[in-house]
Amino acid sequence: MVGGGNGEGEAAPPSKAARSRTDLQLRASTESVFNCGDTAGYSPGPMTLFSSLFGDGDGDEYKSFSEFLAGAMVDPIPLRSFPVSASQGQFGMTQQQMLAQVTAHTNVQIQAEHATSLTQVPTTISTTARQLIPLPPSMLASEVTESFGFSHSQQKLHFPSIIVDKPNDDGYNWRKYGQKPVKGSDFSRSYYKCTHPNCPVKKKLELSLQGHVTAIIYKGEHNHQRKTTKGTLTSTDNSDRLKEEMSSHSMSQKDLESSQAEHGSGTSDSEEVGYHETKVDEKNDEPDPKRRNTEARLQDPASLDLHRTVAEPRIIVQTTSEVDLLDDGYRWRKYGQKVVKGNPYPRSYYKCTTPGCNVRKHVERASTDPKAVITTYEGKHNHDVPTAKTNSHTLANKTASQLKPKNVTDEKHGFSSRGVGGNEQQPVASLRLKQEKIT
DNA sequence: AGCCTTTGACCAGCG
DNA sequence: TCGCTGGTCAAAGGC
Repeated sequence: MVGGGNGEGEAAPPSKAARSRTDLQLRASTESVFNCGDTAGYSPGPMTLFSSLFGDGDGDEYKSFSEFLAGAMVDPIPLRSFPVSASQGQFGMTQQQMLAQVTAHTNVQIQAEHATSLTQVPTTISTTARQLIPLPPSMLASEVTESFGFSHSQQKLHFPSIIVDKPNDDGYNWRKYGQKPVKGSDFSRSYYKCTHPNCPVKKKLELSLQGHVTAIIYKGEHNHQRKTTKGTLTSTDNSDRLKEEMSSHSMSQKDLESSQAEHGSGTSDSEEVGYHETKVDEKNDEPDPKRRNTEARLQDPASLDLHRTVAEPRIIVQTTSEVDLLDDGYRWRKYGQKVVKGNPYPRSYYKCTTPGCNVRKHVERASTDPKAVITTYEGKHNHDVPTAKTNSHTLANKTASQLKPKNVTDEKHGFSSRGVGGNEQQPVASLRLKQEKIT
């Protein structure tokens, strides 16, 4: 049992039995990815990349990584993005920021499309994309597939994507109050409440056993503003602008309404606040009929206040020495370590020691090569590099040297991923756009 | 000390 | 009534 935490929504590691299934599932997923018929221009996902670098398909590598994502990452959500081809654009607002705003403005529905106008991202600055696929409430995974004209296996590849750096850090504090396995799937669902007094908002987080976030469901409306230390927007700030901006990249409301009508939209007969959700189930094209019924029952177009999104893991892979990684200019406090089956080397977890900064770093050594280190940065430093330790010159050199091998790797696989270290933990495009939306 | 996660138990809705 | 399922509670323990 892993207790404690920062209240930002931690996910429990999967059970052993579950992890076994994860191995199979992940392998199948990887294979399907490569076997996808329409893969022109396709870039392998992080899992694929990871396996190609550190494993021969043996389940232990996957298992290790599943744990890495699902449990040990403490806050797994921020790591979940999916590298899509570099020609796909990204939005600069985090998924959670949008979610929060969408939550506050319940009838806003967003369908992010390929944003070719936003693709001017320096390739040296790694970028990742994340899926944000809010769709009509009754639109099931199979329907999504039909409507968008691609097979299920292609959804990850061609769905509109959007950057999310830390979806679970949406500016609110959450307390986990439950977790249950999702019947009929290998997913687990965690239940969170907003810790703000008298705030009724809840959210559900569905995780696959790989640690993928398959759905984030918000329910209710915050009756308070975001915490200011992390949040850059309040739940009601810039909402119109958001809608306006998103509309240019999104399915129109008319289209959505049309889709709703086409797929049916029930009226809530429950006192429970209605919600609007979209999900692309990675495994089941046909949701549980009972569940479908339940969800339909809760849909109330007049009070849509819940959103469901899909995301995929973001993984930063690089090969360097752990010493270099630890000495990236920031001060880190080690807060955890875990030994994973199949890997003789423990993985370590670090937090930035600067007060108010929630950046975390996770370092794992490859079982095959102790000098090969997988480092995952989570979040963005809200402060400068501590000057007492590292000057900008050395940091720049370090950053550049760390980026280089990773970019080579990324280019090899046809995509660019995020930079690591320093303040480059968020894509430049993301930061710029976010700033535009904030100001 | 306070807040958090974990997790088994419990409850309600539904067929 | 029974079984299944989703959602929630609350004790225990960690940080």
